[in-house]
Amino acid sequence: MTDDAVDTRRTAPATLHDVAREAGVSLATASRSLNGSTRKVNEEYRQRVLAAAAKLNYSPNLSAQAVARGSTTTVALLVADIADPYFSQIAAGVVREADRERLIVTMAATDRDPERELDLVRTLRGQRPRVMILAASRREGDPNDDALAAELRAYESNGGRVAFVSSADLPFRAVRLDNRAGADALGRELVGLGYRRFAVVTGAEGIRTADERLAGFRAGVESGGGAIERIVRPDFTRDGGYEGMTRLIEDGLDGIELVFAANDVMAVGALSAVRDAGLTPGTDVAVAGFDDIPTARDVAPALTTVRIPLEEVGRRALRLALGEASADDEHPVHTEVVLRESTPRRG
Amino acid sequence: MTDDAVDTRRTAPATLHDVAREAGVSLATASRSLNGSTRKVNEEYRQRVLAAAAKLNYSPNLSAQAVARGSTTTVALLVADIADPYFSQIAAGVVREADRERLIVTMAATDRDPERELDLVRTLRGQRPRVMILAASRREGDPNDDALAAELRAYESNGGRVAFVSSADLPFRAVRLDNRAGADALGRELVGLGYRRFAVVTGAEGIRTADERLAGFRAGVESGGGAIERIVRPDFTRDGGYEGMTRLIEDGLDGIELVFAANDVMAVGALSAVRDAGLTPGTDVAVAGFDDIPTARDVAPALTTVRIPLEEVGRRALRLALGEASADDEHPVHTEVVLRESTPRRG
DNA sequence: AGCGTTTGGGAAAGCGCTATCTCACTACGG
DNA sequence: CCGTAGTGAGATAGCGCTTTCCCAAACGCT
Repeated sequence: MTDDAVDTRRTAPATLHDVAREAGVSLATASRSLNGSTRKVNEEYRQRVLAAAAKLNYSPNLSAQAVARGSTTTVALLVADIADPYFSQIAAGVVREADRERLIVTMAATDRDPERELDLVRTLRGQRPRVMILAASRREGDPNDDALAAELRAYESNGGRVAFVSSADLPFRAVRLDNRAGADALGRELVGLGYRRFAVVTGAEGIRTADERLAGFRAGVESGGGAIERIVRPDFTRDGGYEGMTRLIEDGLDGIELVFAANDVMAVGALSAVRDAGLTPGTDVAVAGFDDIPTARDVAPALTTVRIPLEEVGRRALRLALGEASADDEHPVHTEVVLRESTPRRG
Repeated sequence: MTDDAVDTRRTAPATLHDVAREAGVSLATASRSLNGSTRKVNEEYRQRVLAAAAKLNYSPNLSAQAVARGSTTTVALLVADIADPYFSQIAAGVVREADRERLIVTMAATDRDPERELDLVRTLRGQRPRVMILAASRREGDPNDDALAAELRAYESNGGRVAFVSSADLPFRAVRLDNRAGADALGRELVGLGYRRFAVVTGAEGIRTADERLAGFRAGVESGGGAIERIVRPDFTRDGGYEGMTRLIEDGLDGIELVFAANDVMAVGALSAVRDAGLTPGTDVAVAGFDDIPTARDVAPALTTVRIPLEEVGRRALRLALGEASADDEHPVHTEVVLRESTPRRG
């Protein structure tokens, strides 16, 4: 009794065994009463067990259940950066859908480092999650890809299911975002508004999402007689967007009418850069983004962008991974151009 | 052999037993080689085990380890809404710090429903997490509080550790955000800029965070001869902010010079409402917020607010829960007024 | 009455690990 | 040359559950 804390004695949590004893039934009966077993159990016994469980504040040990059952109720989610609204909305969707299915979500962030991604997949595999959702952004021809694919294949052959959120990439299930078509449509609309001379602020070459959006945008604007005159490739973040736009302005805009940032987070940074350079976004230079994060409508001028239903994407990723995708879920996610004040019609 | 898939036979994951057999050593030796056991193991054996593990693509079953060891490497995190930048930044901090400690984070969202919060705590307790971090916002005098406290106390007496992110509330460890002092300081600064007549857009009465910020703000402005003339209480969200500000404008601003929104997400909505009403934020009516979410500096006019280092808050919450808090960590989190263009000096 | 069938509780064999205990073996001092 | 520590590998007893398997009791038939 060296423990002098008042009532904080470290007591072990009640086990099923305790409950069974308290209820005066066997371990088997207690187990059958508390989980949905196929076997019937006498209603009176069942009530006794339930009462005992409540009395002892019993909470089944999920790890023990997992070991005994050989399966878990866990979903593993990998994102690049939780604080980024793009990922946090996807995560919110995953969590919500998981909750509906009474699954528990474990989350990790790669910080955009492919090696960490591989590491995390390895670690998370130890949890034996029912499914793994990889939403972290992927790079073209990453040297880790083979190892990652091998790891995931091993995971799947053990009964796990993986789903990517991305464009076509590794040979796994994926919620496809039609970046190319979305950016193409945006390009066309902007040309329709009278813009012809464009610059693009995008991420490092090789980031698939960025590349596809650039390619789509180029196709879109060129189809209408527009042209991309300059491309800068800073970080794929808010500060990257700011920096990229600043670079464009410092080097002289030279008649560039509109800057397309490959995602909204960058576009928002770009908007601030325009303002900080003493120019008026929308008037002196138009700006467009991609994703339609919530902030897009609250910046001024409100940001023209391509809408992706991000939370729905997260939900769909989970359904897909669980194998509960409906026919609709198989199609690429619908994207939609949203024109706002950052790209006014050009006189 | 009804399975016609090429190589997708569902093989069970390699177990430690398999590894031991492959390496030609005992189970015990395999276990000792693969985890940092205190016991020494012959280097040659160790290498054999490592090789076998690699060959079999062995990944230790964390659930089994948890059962055998009687402890997990899991952190449970509860937030109100993952998509909200306030929470997603805190979550990012928790995840980052957890990663440093090689812990795994499981996350759930309460959607601001106290009953769900209680439910989730119960569910998560089944995981036997090392620590639980509750960052979901709390309400004054919630009828579920007793049950929640009981649940958490039970969890702690089983050796778990809980940490709240919030103001003083239930009797548990907490990372304190000094909402009152921050809002007070903001109020003073604004009075210093020449503002006297204020309105506040805040959440429903009883939300602790909202209440404290209101009280602090009132004290601050009144200390300088200012006054809060109106208070509206919509939802504690972006749309709530928009709606609240709209209501204020529709009812007639009546000389109100500045609207303080109890958090940035609301403030940003309020800003949009001002604009949509045909007024110019900053000029026609000033707006200030609280939190300093990343968006605050990118809206136009940039938002005056009170900075909370949210990611640091998340990190600190984890350290605190783990009992590794340094002396610094015990103090309330430092907040800091950030004046921006949404509250220009009043001539 | 006699005999299959259900029905449903309990004993016990695992699930994949860890950690304690056992014990053969080596090294060394007397 | 024996006795005594030390060393370190292997056997094994759990950890908290689930799920066979076994079996007594109750039931329905002929």
